[in-house]
Amino acid sequence: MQDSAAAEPQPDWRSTRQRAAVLRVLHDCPDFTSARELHEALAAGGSAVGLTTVYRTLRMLERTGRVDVVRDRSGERLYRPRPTDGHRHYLVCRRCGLSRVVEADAVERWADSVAATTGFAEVEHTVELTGVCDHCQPRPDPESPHP
Amino acid sequence: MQDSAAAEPQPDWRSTRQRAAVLRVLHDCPDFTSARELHEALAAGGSAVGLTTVYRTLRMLERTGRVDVVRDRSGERLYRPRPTDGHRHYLVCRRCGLSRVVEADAVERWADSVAATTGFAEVEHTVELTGVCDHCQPRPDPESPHP
DNA sequence: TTCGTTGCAAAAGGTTTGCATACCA
DNA sequence: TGGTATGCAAACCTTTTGCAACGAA
Repeated sequence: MQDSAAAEPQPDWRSTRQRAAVLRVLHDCPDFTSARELHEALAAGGSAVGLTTVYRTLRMLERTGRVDVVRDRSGERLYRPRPTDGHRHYLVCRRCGLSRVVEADAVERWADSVAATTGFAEVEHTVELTGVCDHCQPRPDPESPHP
Repeated sequence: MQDSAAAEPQPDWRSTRQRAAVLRVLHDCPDFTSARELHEALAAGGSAVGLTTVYRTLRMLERTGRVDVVRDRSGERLYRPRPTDGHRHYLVCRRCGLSRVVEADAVERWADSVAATTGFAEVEHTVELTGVCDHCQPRPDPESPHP
């Protein structure tokens, strides 16, 4: 999770078919999704958008604080619409990608105290939790992992 | 910081000039260093090692828990010899790369409690702090940032 | 009409792999 | 000698950029 700038009003933000489509698909994905997956979902849904535009839109959403971003283990960026203002921390299933917001006040306080005691300025933090959700945990009866 | 597996004995680990050179240069770098930088340092030091071998050696060190790894903002992997067993968390200067280990018991406890209350198994955490160290902070007299 | 937006192709940049050669044990 | 390790070149992948055409306001 990047502890990044808050949303600021766009001086000039044109509404286009492509941006609307990216936002729609993004909000249809409950969990963290990559640019490539969004691009494929757009194509599959009939509202094709160039991959470049997907990236540019996501970057703009990131800058304005309207999506949260994590990196998966391979380094790929994954996006999820931000539920409210202020940054969140997530616990993400390594198998199926299911994500849930976790309470992280303790981490915020810890980060603040580190910032206050080290002489470093503009301290930002990244906290990511991964695990295996109970749907994906191995069972006596080995069903396929849920999609 | 990856909360990854501990070191395990290598069944078969040949000692070569290249691996020794990578280890030596890695331990000469006090702070997080990229594969490319290590490769350049090796070449500059006269003990040239292929970039592929640098990557392979670092990956092996990562697997066996002998280096800590962070990702910089561009996603590049940076390596640093692990000071002791168990994983560490670092505060890294965004300007000069200076890193220092920070105490993170509070984060460990928080991660444990999240793991215990969510139904997720094998919970791992990544915590990275970045900031601007006091050497690199803007001053009345604008000297060049120290190298 | 204007100027931001789009999208293709290509570049960039880090990391991995195929494969023939070199070398440790 | 046998099986790893090396290293070059090329592949891979995600992300960014150049640039001409497009379209919202």
